[in-house]
Amino acid sequence: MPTAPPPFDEFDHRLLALLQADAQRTLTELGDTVGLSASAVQRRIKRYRESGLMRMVGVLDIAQLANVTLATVVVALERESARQHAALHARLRAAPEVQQCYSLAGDWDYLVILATTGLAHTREVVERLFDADKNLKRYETRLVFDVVKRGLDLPTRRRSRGAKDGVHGKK
Amino acid sequence: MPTAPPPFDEFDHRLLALLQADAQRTLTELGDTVGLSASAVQRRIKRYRESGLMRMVGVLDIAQLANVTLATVVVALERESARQHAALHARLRAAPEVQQCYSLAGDWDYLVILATTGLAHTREVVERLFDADKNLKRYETRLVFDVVKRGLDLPTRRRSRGAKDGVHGKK
DNA sequence: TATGAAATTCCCTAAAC
DNA sequence: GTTTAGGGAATTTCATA
Repeated sequence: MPTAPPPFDEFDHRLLALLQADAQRTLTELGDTVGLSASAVQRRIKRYRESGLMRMVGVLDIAQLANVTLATVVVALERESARQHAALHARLRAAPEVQQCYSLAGDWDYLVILATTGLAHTREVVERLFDADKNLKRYETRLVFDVVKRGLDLPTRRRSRGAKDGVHGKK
Repeated sequence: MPTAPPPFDEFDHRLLALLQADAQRTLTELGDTVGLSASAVQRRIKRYRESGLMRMVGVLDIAQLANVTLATVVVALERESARQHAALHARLRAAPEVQQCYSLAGDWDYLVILATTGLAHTREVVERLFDADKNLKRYETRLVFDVVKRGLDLPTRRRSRGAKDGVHGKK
């Protein structure tokens, strides 16, 4: 049984925000920014990593990578059996071209984002992953023209009511 | 004028793949894996970072973050003027809840992925970003039930023809 | 020009407080 | 949580192919 979920304090929120934006900074820099010693920062980050909460990855600038093609695919399954979903999940997770996959509420069951080395590659992958699947009712592919924003940042705070702009009148 | 685009060699491909998967490894580990000295690896990574090709970020495990809500929004603009697009881009980039945004080919102009602290927050953000925009023709919001796969990995190779499974008969 | 090995510096890490 | 001390990794230097 996993240990109880540790609540975040203000230091955690600020550190996690900083690290999501840039994991390159030194412990001293981070500590100076949030008002903590490097050791304290180190201990916290160690906890994040060992608990599996955070991992560090390299993110490439897609603008510097010619011949990279992004595409989105929305998918609807024929039958909603758990087995069919699990099989699809495994297939998508195993495919390196599948960058992201989300199950959705509503008329479409999944949104899939593909990252390939070109249009022909995209076509290959779509046919292999989706066209060949007999349990797929329908899918629609849309090519990505441009990337306006790209990241995986998540909010760590629980819920600040009235968090809209300009509501918090402090400082 | 920027310098000429540097082509990747086999070492670069393997290093970039490793770093996209896990940027935590030491230079020695990376070097042992790809068959290079720690110095050589360090120099390459330094180049990746200084050229802006790669940055390191922390990625949080969404499963450990209760009260995080993901949603997708597809958007169609009323008029296709460059000014309208630029304005929308700026607004989306500035919004912390907008995790990703792609411009699309086809009937929808944009796909937006939102990461908020709850349903109410999602609604707030959608209304602020999309409902208030008079140049928006139409948008559709879909909530994310589950995350099947999540990453930003990009392929670095140019194009290997016949890259389908089992075609390459070497080794 | 890019490499590997050695030398140096700096940062991360784990004490002790 | 901070300060301190130590080991280890990142970075630079240098000789080399």
